[in-house]
Amino acid sequence: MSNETTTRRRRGSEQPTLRQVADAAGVSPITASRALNAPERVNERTRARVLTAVERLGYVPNLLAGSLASARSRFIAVIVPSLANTVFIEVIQGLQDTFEAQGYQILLGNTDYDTDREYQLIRTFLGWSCSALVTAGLRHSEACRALLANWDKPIMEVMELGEALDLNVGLDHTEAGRCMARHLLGRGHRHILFVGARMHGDYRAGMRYTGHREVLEQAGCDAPLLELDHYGSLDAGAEGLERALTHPGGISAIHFANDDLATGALLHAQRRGLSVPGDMAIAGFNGLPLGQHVTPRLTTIRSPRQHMGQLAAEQVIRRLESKRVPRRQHDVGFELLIGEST
Amino acid sequence: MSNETTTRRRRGSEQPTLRQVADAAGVSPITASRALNAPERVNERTRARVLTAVERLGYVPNLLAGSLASARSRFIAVIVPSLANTVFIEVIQGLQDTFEAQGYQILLGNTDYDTDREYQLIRTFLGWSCSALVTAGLRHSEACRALLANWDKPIMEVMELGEALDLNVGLDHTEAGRCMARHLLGRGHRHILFVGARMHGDYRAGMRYTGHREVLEQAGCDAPLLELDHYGSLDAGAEGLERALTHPGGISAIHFANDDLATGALLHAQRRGLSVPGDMAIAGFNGLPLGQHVTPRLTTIRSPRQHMGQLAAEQVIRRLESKRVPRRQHDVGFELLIGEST
DNA sequence: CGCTATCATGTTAGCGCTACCATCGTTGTA
DNA sequence: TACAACGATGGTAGCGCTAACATGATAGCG
Repeated sequence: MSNETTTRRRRGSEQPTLRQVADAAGVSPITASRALNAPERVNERTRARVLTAVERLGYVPNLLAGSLASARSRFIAVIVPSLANTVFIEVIQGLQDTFEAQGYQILLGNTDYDTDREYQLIRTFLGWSCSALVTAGLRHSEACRALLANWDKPIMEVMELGEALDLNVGLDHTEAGRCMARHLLGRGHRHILFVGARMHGDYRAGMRYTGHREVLEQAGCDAPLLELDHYGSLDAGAEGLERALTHPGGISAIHFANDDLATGALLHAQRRGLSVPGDMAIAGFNGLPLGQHVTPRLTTIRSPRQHMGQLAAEQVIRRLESKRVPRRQHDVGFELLIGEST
Repeated sequence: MSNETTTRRRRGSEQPTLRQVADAAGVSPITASRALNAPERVNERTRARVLTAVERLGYVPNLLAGSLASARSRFIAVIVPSLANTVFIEVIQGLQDTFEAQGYQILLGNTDYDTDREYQLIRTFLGWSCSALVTAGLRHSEACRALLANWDKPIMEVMELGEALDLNVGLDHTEAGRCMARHLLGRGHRHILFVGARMHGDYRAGMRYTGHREVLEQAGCDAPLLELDHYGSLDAGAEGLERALTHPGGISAIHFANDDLATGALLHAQRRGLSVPGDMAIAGFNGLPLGQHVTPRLTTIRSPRQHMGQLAAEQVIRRLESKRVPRRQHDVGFELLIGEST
């Protein structure tokens, strides 16, 4: 005797639903729902029955349905320009640790330094009813800003400080550039080359250069800039060193846009038998472990990347929990690490 | 004159819905849906009207609702044990590039080398009606296997080859261990130390050690193992070198479990004024760029990580598109890179 | 000209869950 | 003893979308 109804059959997995759990536990679906999502709102004994039924049936909640019904998912959209750069990975780690501990799931998007791609990603992510958005950087396309203007969930911009859409956690890259330039001047250098790679994408390197130039010009020095187009950073650093050696006017120190470039140069100097800082002083940015393991140790600026992710996540969570957290900026600062390379 | 109905009001965002788009375009919701998701099933003119309405209203599809209704999301669950290790990042990049190009969204989970955590993540991900699951590695808890046994979507296990649940793309780590051991024997070494770090989590290093030991024992040599517990890999490598220098019986070569350790040792040898390979030969695994920039260049084994991710994604996509792709293994192989460090 | 094939569109009924309101005891308080 | 307050549970109605089936118009054929 079949119990097939004559109603239209619908796709639908074989997975047990909350209704079946509820039936098995002898309660209504809504009580079963509460037993799982708001334990304090049901009697302890009832809850135990529901949990037993869940276990026995191997029930897995359909989060799509739950999110649709409640109009909020526990997704956090995280958008970074690249995964190839350790810096973003560390920020993501900080975000992930903190968000996952609170039951949020990260939706990771990668723009490849393309603001149109960012717009597309954000559109998709809005479609998933994300609870919040975290993006690396303050630069967005107009379309993107328009899209976000009508969005009422928290937006967190990390990495640099500035005119933010909502929440903002980062550090002052211009000041970091000034800081290193001052250090190099203090070491007696007057002919300092700034070397970056693909700075159109990595515009924060451009901000550091701005600070660098400002300080050098105030001191009456030139601030030549060399921009490379390499993909492998270590190779680019090596090339940067070569080009500096033949730079018209002579160069005594290189301020690299990051530690990868700087380390590439340092290792290349070793191969070539050049003395650092005797023949050429070398400085970087980021404070990666690698730079502290080479000889001489790299002078660099350490940014608290993982901490930046954590702090950003904490701020977002606070905002999600208690409606009104003031729009605020958090400067996580940086630290000059003086090695023997300058 | 208000047009508020007296029906119960429900939460619900202010976002326009497909129904409003359909009204604006003068069609039924299903036609609007088709215009967006199956353009070929709708008259070109009608479609243009719908797209105009979408544009004008700033409509963003609610993907939760769509996925719930169709019982399939375009999510791909990707589970890795750690983000701190470049190796996984590169695999993720390969996956992401390929999947995103096909309109899939990656849900990234990080187990921290904990199989219980993996189980929890997979449970959650199943709740999102993922289209497929990609996990790093073949080792899972029993609970996890039980959960996946009743799951009818593609499962892809990457990194190593072996007894897989479904699809499998990776390389033979035991053979890689043998390969390096043979190389070191060929260089005349008879006292070779294998150095790994936290190998309980990084069990693939254990597989390489197994191959390494097999070859050495066949050659009548001991195969001592040193396992370190450091977090910073470069530091651990330095310590590995120190410990090898005082190892009872004498050691002439170190086979490190990865390039980070090996490079740490190499840089430490430089600082300490030791000759490599004269005082100690050093070998690694992974083929990271870093190892090729130090002097002497590191002997290592290069694994095609990004390619592994791409290939895995392609296989999954094929399976998703045309129901029956045979359960198959793909060996992506590896390549011995001989530097001057051995 | 009647018949089927094809295309474009519409109607209906959910997908599985939770918000909202209602109900029914059981207490505590005046 | 009456009444508010509260705690536990349930009924109903959607969340916004799409699968499945239905319909009507047009084309193609002998």
